[in-house]
Amino acid sequence: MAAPTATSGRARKSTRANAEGKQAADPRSRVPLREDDGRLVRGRKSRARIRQAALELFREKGFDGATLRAIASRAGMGASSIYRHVKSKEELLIEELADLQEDAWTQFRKRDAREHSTRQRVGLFLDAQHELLTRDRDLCLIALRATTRPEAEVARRVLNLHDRTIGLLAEILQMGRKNNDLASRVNVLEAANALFHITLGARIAWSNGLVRAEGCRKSIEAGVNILFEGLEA
Amino acid sequence: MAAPTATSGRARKSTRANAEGKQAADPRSRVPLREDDGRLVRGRKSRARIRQAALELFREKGFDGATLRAIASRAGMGASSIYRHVKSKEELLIEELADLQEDAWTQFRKRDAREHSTRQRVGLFLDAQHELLTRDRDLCLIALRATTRPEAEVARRVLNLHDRTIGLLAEILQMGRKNNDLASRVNVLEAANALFHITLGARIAWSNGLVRAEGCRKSIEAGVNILFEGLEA
DNA sequence: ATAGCTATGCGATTCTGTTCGCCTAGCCGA
DNA sequence: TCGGCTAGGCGAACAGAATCGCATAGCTAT
Repeated sequence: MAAPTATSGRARKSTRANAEGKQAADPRSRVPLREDDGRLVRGRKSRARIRQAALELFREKGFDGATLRAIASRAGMGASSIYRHVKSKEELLIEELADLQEDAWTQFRKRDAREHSTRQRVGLFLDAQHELLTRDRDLCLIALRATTRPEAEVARRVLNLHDRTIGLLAEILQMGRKNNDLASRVNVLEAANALFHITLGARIAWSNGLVRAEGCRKSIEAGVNILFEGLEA
Repeated sequence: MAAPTATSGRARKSTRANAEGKQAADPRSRVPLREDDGRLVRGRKSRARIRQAALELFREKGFDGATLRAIASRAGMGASSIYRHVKSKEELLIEELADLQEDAWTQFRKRDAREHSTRQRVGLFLDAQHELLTRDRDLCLIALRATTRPEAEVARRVLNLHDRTIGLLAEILQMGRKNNDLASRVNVLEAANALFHITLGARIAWSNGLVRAEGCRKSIEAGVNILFEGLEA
């Protein structure tokens, strides 16, 4: 095994119940617990406080500078309790990423219009995403970092978000292809992949301080243009 | 400050020497120490042992599974001593990346030939790089992770290696442009950027186990083709 | 030989994410 | 009212990377 940090054995303890025990507790043994159960309500409130505290501290000290103990204490609880709600510190930040993705999509739809060319539409979407993502350096950084832990669930989570964005891009491209805006030979999914990774790469440079937000945007724009027009003479 | 892990104040202790002290110790106070100085020789040997031990253990247990103490003990020294030679655990792996980059470049030159088209040449280089990089999942993973620590020197190191690869790609493209193999409108640097990031993105998917090495190669190939041919009708 | 400098090495310590075992409160069915 | 279950919480403990302060060895110039 090359990744020992993976989730090792846990969550067992009474699996032999159906072997000879009282009821074959497999189906419906998981009574779902009413939505307004006091425990769940409390839990949701805690989660909100944690999220708030984490967000504040990340902004104040940066992700690596914000201690879990500090977050917990600001949220009014012990550090270990946070793990009842979250599997890792990274998840505290990654939760935001999904929201942001949604925002980007709605922003895009707001600006979109029928008469736009496919290239314009792609540009609009990427601009919207760019504006939102470049607000939070840590978010980009930690999302990337999460993908370097294949055993962790958070990695899959981020990659799913990537896939979602790629899917949306592919949708735009697909529509363009239907309108003969795009060459019919192109594989929209691969093209969307390429587009997305161009933006991802540009954002790595940005989040490392090599370029400013505007430079990042320009780089994305240039990449998109090249992709649409092609390199060949 | 948002990145407290950065190198904080150190390396002072006697700066006021030139204020009133003996000699103005600024120039040449740094006598470079002969290359065959016993200390340096010993250091180089230690470094070699560390590197060897680290490499072995990374392969045996994976990067996260290999303890610094284990590495140190296999190298025959205390854990803290490693930090005399390296600034972080990540650096132990990143050192390999530079070598690998060189290898990719020489591999490419071996396969290259004058009659190849620019697209073929790009493909050859990326194939060479792909073959080498997909041998070591951890290397790709940790290189990526390193770029999520902008304050650390290792981040800059990796980004420089990226830039170097991008530069090589740009060279190939530039040559292609001279031969009218490429449209004269293209900005070769931006194009090289896009190419590189397409490969980087594909490798993220691979190192997370979403695709096999061959799928990664195919994805890169597809991306390159799209980039050369363009999306537009 | 001696003073002084540098590179290397070491054990103890710090810091921090994460896990563990135990405890409490809320809910349900009998 | 009671037994049993679950969600949430806690402090102690663990693990592993990184730091600190001190010690030693190799070299040079005097």
